Amino acid sequence: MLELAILGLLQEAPMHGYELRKELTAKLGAIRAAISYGSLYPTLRRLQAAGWITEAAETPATAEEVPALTSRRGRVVYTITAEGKERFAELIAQTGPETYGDTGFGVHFAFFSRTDRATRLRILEGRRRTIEERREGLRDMLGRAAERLDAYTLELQRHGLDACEREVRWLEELIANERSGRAPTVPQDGTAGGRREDNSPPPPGETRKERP
Amino acid sequence: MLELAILGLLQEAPMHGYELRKELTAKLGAIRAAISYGSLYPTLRRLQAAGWITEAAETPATAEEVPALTSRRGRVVYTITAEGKERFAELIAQTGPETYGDTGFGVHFAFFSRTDRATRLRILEGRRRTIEERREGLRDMLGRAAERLDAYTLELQRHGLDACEREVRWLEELIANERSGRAPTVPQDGTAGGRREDNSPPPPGETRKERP
DNA sequence: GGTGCGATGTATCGGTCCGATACATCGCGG
DNA sequence: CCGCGATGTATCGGACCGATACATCGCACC
Repeated sequence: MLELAILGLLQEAPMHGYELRKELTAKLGAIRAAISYGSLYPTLRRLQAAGWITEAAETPATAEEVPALTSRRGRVVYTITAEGKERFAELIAQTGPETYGDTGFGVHFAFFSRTDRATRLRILEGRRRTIEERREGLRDMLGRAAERLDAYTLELQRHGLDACEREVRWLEELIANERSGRAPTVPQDGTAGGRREDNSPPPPGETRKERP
Repeated sequence: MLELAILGLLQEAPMHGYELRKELTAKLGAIRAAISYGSLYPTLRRLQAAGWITEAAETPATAEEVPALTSRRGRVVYTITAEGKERFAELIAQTGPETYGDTGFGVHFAFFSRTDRATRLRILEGRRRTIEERREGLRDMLGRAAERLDAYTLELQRHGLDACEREVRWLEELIANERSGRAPTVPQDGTAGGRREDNSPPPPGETRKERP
C-alpha cells in the first residue's frame, strides 16, 4: 500500500523523505493518521533496490549560495524512474480483496484521477460489496444474537452499522456519477516541464449535505 | 490490543482458539474485519508464557463417550488465571494516545461494561479530542489547500470530514449519557457457575435515528 | 548575546499483526 | 463412498508502527 502511495506521489514531483511524509499525510489524512518513518524509509530503500526510484543527495543548485560552510547534512531527493511508472500503472490497475479493505480502498481512491474509468468502477463496486457484507453481518448480530452482548458492544455495533449504511449510499452516488460522467480520464505522463492545473475527470460529488 | 481483547473474552468463559476468534470477530466486527490466526496463536502463546492464561487439552468429559477411538486431535482450551484478571484490570484502566486511535478505542469501548465510569469518561473525552483534531486538519485542508488536490482526493476528505463530525456528535451523546447516568458499574468477577444475564451499566444510546 | 524550543531532516530497532499456507477431523448431502 | 464446507491448530515471511537517536536551522524571549 505504501509502495503504491509513494510511487503515486513521486509521479507528481521528486521529493525527499520528510516532504513525502507530509504529502502522504495530507493526501491520506482522511483514512490513516500519519505514516511512520519506520515504514517510510525501509520502503524507499526497497523501491530503490527494485529500480523504481532513484535517490540523489541534494546539490546546492548552481553554487549561488556558499556551499560548504557548515557541511550541511544533505537531504536525499527521490525521483521515480520509467520502470517505477510502469510499476505504478500495474499496481493501480489491480483489483482484488485487498483493494476493498479500508486502507487499500482509501489509497486506490486517492489516486483515482490516475486510474481509468473501468478500474474505478470495478473498485467502487467491489468496495460496495465488501461494505454490504459487513453491514449484513452487523444487522444479523443486532437482530438475532443481540441478547448475548452487553449494551456498550451493542452501541458499538449500531454505530458501525450506521457508518456502513452511510458509506454504501456514498458509494452508490459515486458509482452513478461515474457511469454517467463524461471526461475521458487522461492517463497523462509526468516529468515534462509545465506543472499543469489538474484537469481531472468527473467531479465526483454534486450533492450538498443539508442538516435537518 | 489483541492481548486486552483475549483476556477480556476469557474472563467470560474458557475457550479454544477457533471459538475465541469467532467471539472476537463478533465483538469487534464493527471496527476490524477478522483477527488472523497468525496473530491469535502467537499471542496466546505469549499470554501463557506470562502466566496470564493456562492451556489444557480438552478431555472427553467423564469418559461417557468412547475416548480413544480415532485419537481425536485435542482442542486446546484456554483459561484465564488470577494474574490474568489483574493484568486485564491494569490494561483496561490505562488511558493514553493509543487508547484514542481507531482500533484501540474500539477495543476499549467493547469492554466498557467492565470499565469504571471515570475511565470510561476519560477515554470518551480523549477520543473526542483526537477526532476533533483530525476534523480540524481536514477542514483546513478543504479550506486552504483545496486547489492543490484533485477532485477525488477532495471527495475522500469530505467523506472523512463527515465521518468525523458524525463521530464527535455520537461521542457527545455518550459522554452526556455517561455523566447523567446512574447504575453503579459493577466491576464483577467471573468464573463462578451461573452464567448470568448481563446486568450491564447505563443504556448508552437512547436516540432513535430517524431518516428525513 | 546567548539560549532554548519547535520545525526540519535522516535513520534504526523491536514488536504487533496480517495473509497465505499447511494439515487433520467431522458431519452431511449427493 | 466421496467430496465439500465447517471446525480446528499451527507456522512463516512481510508490512507497518512507535519509540528512539541524532543533527541542523530559524526565531522568539530574556
